[in-house]
Amino acid sequence: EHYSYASSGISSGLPLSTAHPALPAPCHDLQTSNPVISVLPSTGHPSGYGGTVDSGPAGYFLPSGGTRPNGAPALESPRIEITSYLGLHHGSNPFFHDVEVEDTVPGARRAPSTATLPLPGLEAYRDPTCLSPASSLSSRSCNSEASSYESNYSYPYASPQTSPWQSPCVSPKTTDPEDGFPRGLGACNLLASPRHSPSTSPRASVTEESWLGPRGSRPSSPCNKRKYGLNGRQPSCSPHPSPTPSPQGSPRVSVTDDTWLGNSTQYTSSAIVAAINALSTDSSLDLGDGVPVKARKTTLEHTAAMALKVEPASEDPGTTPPAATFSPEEFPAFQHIRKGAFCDQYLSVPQAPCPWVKPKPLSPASYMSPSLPALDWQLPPHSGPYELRIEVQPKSHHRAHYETEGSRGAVKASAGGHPIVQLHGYLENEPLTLQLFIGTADDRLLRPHAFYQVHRITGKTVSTTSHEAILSNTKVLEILLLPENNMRAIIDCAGILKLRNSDIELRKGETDIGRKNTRVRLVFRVHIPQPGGRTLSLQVASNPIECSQRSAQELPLVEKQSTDSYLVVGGKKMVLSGHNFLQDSKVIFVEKAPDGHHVWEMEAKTDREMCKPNSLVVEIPPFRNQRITSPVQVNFYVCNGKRKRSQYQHFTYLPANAVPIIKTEPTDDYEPAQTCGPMTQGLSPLSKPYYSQQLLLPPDPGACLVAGFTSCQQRSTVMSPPPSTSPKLHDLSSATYTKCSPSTGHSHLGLQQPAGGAPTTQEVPRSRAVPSSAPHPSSHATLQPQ
DNA sequence: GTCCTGGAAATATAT
DNA sequence: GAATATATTTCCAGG
Repeated sequence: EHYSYASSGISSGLPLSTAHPALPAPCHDLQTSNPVISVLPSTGHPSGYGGTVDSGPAGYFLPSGGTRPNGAPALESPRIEITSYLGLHHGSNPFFHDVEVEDTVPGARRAPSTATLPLPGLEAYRDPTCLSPASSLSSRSCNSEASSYESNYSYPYASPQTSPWQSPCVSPKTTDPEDGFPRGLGACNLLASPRHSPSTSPRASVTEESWLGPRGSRPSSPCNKRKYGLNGRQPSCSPHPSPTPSPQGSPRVSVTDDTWLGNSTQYTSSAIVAAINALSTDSSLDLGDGVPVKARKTTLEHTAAMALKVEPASEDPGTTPPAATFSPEEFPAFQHIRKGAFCDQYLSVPQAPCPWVKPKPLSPASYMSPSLPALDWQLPPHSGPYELRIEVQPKSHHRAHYETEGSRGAVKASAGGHPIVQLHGYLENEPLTLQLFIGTADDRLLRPHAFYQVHRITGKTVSTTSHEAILSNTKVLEILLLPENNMRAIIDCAGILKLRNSDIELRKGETDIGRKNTRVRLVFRVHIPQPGGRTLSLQVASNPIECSQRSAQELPLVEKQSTDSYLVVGGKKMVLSGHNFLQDSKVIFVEKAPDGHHVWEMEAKTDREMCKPNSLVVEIPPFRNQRITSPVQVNFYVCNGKRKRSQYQHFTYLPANAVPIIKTEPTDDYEPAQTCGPMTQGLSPLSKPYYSQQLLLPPDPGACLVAGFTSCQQRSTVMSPPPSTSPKLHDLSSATYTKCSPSTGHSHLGLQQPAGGAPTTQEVPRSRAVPSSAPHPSSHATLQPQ
């Protein structure tokens, strides 16, 4: 119900969970675990996955009729290459160049052999821990997250959507370490293979890079890292293995078919579930449409990678330690196999007393039960007496670092110092865990950002200790909120890591594109235990942060606007605060129809003399329709030239004779209006943590409508990209908007929905109107969601 | 020696 | 398909 709007936007024939990425499960109550999925038999029932979890993806992964020996449904897509590969390895040939051959033997399957394959020369493999001499430990860890984070080091707790992972039956952890070890090795070998499809993958195979000579100094893709480990620049056997698993699955090390085959008999069902979960979590239904061609061609890798998820997921949630750090030094027994992220992932979590196995002293993690909401769930910033608030917002710019770079430090606050987060209303003496992850900053529902990960910063300059964990593909930083500190934390331990677009876009199920998708938000969560064993989860997201060096230097950015609304007659001066304003900067007001088309555009007059790099004075232009009877929300942006435009800002035109008093929804949901009347509330995403607070999902499931409203609000206020230009981002269609509008009946709708919305009326007032057909960089349309 | 940073070259992708 | 414009990723140098 929370996401009812989505169904209309995608396909009436598909289940909600399939239709919308933000809907991990059909429906959920934050206070209750999802029984539907968690009760699925570990062996897995195709019908169960398809019908209960996600019929779309399920169908994709579960060919009809296909089953494995254990009764589990067969997964076909990825298997082919693996087989041959396995055979090669089985013959104790560890070198990657063999991979080139695997394609020639597509039908073979020798799964079982995988588990007992001898460990080949690990050095021959690209060591994910040796990404670059400059890579920090944390960065390196992300190198191959594909599976790493989903592996043994993942947190056991999961959202309803991941509940299947909890099934004890599918948990590899249940196996004896001795048993799991060899399997892990096999998987490692296979997984270590950077690519199994030389013919289709844009990335060079190991052979190419490692054995045929070094490539150019600037490999485009994923492959380049491997070269370090193989060309001598960096030892393949890193003495400093990544301390933390990488959250993002890197196609380069994704599990191969071999892997799958090798473990299929044991993990089939869980793998399927994991795959399904991955899809549902990731975002949109990926059946081919809307996915970049390049993403499809490596489908195999992705599918396999998802299978890998099973490993971690299968761990017993009740016994798995929350820690995500795995240090070979601390676990010498497995050091020798630490040649690739997957190795770690396939190893059974040792029973030995490892630091990361020990429960936290304060055990705030104890609240992280399987029923905790998934990271892409929209949660309210406050509920009852509690409120999670960002006291100090981060700077609008923070250049993220790549894995090949060293850390670029922690995110800072605009006024110096660092962001500060505080939980208000909590009077208990028990500390809580504050979770932090990097979320999206586009106009869709907040969700973990696929191209960025939080990066843990440590050192003498960091006062706040933190801990890394991996949750469903997302690295999460955990920080303690201590009563003695008034449940307040200085976030000086969080940096931002950029994952290569080529890596992420190739992940199966990933529908977002990385290009120009460089804005993120810091998302904070806290889980407050409630009487009766329930848990209250709150979440708040920061203002958007531009993470691209180039964008930060060139793109104009509006952080604040002195006015959020004004009468249709216009004429009032509005001061914009931000960055990269030029005297030649233009401010364009735009009204968009529900379908995203521009109904009206007008360039506002700017005061060049008053223009400063950080401020711009603009005169609000008169609205096209002077006779509106209800507020109309439009957008405006600052333009420094072709393709150098700021994000859309919200602005509301009020009826000429209107009294600027309009009922607003839960005003306490937003920060006090900074400028104008009530209308301003929640209308300026950049000046206020609007997005982070848009969806109110109080423990009481009754607030579903609010969610629907919010989503509509977002969409109605932002131009939707043409389907042809941005298939990935187009899932938020006008249809969706239309559908939700009537269902919400929210007073805000009036503000969001352009009056008349119909593009037919072209009543252009005195000022010169920019033709709707005016050249708009298609690229811009593509980036709308940003 | 490592971490941070700013800058920019090299490379990739889009127009 | 070439040329050009833009965006991304890697590398370098200095504090």
